[in-house]
Amino acid sequence: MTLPTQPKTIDEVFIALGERSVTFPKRLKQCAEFVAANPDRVAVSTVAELSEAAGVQPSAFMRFCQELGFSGFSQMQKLFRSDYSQKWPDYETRLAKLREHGSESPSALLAEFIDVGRASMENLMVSIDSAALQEAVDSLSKARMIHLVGFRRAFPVTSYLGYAFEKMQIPALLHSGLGNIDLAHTISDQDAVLAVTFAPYTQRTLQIAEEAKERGADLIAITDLVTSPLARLKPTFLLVAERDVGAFRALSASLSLAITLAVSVGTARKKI
Amino acid sequence: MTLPTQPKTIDEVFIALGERSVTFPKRLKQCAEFVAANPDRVAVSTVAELSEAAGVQPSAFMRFCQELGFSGFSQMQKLFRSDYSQKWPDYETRLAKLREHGSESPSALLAEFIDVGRASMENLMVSIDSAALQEAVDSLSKARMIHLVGFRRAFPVTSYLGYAFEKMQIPALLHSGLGNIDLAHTISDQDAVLAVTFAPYTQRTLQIAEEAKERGADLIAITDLVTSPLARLKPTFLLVAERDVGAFRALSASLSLAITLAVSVGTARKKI
DNA sequence: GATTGAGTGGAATGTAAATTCCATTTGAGT
DNA sequence: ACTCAAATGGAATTTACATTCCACTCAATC
Repeated sequence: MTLPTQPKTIDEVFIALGERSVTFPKRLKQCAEFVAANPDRVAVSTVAELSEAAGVQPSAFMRFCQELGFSGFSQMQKLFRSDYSQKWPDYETRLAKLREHGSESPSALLAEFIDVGRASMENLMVSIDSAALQEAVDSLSKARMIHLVGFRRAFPVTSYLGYAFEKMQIPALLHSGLGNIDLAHTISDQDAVLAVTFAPYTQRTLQIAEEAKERGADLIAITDLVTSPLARLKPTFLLVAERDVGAFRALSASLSLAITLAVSVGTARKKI
Repeated sequence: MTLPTQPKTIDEVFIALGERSVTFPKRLKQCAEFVAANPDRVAVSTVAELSEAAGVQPSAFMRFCQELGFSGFSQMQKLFRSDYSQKWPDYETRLAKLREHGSESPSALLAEFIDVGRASMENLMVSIDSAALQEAVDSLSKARMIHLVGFRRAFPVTSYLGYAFEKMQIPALLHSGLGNIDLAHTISDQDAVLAVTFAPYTQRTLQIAEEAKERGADLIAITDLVTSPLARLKPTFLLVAERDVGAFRALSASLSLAITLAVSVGTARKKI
């Protein structure tokens, strides 16, 4: 028998499967085929479940794992699980490690932010609630005035929306808090309020959102967690889970969502 | 205590989280926020791992699961695992499908922006001039005051930088053009000016950049083309080629670059 | 047709994890 | 400042799982 060295990546597993499965006896071949066809299930199932689904005994599955060079199923599952979490690596610790090793050149950091941004956008793509998005577009399209509310880290989002709406000649008011003048009293029941806030949530945004609800305006919320205080107000709810790098986030996903809203509203308005 | 009925879908879990987490005590709230932020991890981790990542004791995490109506962690994980397998038919294919079906719906447009954003970021990653980036960080680190200049579509970038520098207690001045008061006269030769502008270039940004040069301040430019008028001023030159969707761009790459600058300057300053 | 050894299934075992329980701490109300 | 209830942390217990072992089967070889 060849002495199988333990695979370090999923790809290595698949290569090994391709090469060796021809020489496997019947049951092991069954295992190989099943794993090849359902790699995702390996991460979340037990030996019992997998072996049953593959039509073999648990012990056969064990032998299969060992045949591939793993000490057992658990070790193999660990690999499949870590591959999954590569989609969402733990950036906090990764960044901490970068700091330790002192190799924190600006370009390395840029790579980090780009990576996080990409992951956030991919996640947004699969997790976005199309119905809610459409609802938001509808609300904003029929509103007499669009109020844009978002401070601190959310301000780039609202300010970009302010620019986009201005460019398309859509009436929108950017609440900036300038001069400590609160514009919440200008919200009417024919308006729509787009509130953007991320943890730690800005008090002022929440206040304005509440007032918007009281005044009977449509409320659309862009926020980062289902536990966001904005959720209590039952708004049209758009969730953007954006990962932090250290204390900051790239905002890529939030801005993509924002500009999508703006352009959609722009085209919707032209049709009317 | 209310007797919470056991959630049957992930969405129900999130709804419950949104409604109830406000009334949760500290530790349970931590759990709620962690799960809300990392739903994916729940499927592939143990109680011990999750509770550690959330910063609570395993037993607290158990109470959290029960509070949501599950008999324990295992039951909750089962739900997350079944959802996980459904999520796999995935980003690439979904994106492709959305694009085929014509860019009518908002989600199709979102796919478009995300794709463009990703391309821009990847492009930035390979095209970035590390030396120039390092030079920019050095300039900004030793500056007495950082002037942030960028209007219209570039304003989200500068305003985010303003936020980041404020948070890190680094002296930075956001030129907003507010009240038509020009702050260019406050630029001294010990300062650094970070000018951001994209075609069609804002006149005002160019003016301020020129004045900065005259006054002997360091000039760092973030712009989109080598033919940018800013290039004539021989600044530290950071190029971000961002692709448009229609008349708009997602700004993902520019913001990633900006936040990288901010964090790098933050760490560099701490070292001094 | 007997002999041997790889391949197999299922029961037995050990272990790592979830779960429960209880002593201690915290915080709100008097 | 004192009381009491709620929340918390950690140790004890139990469960559920991976893993191992061994008796049995079947096919190949002589």
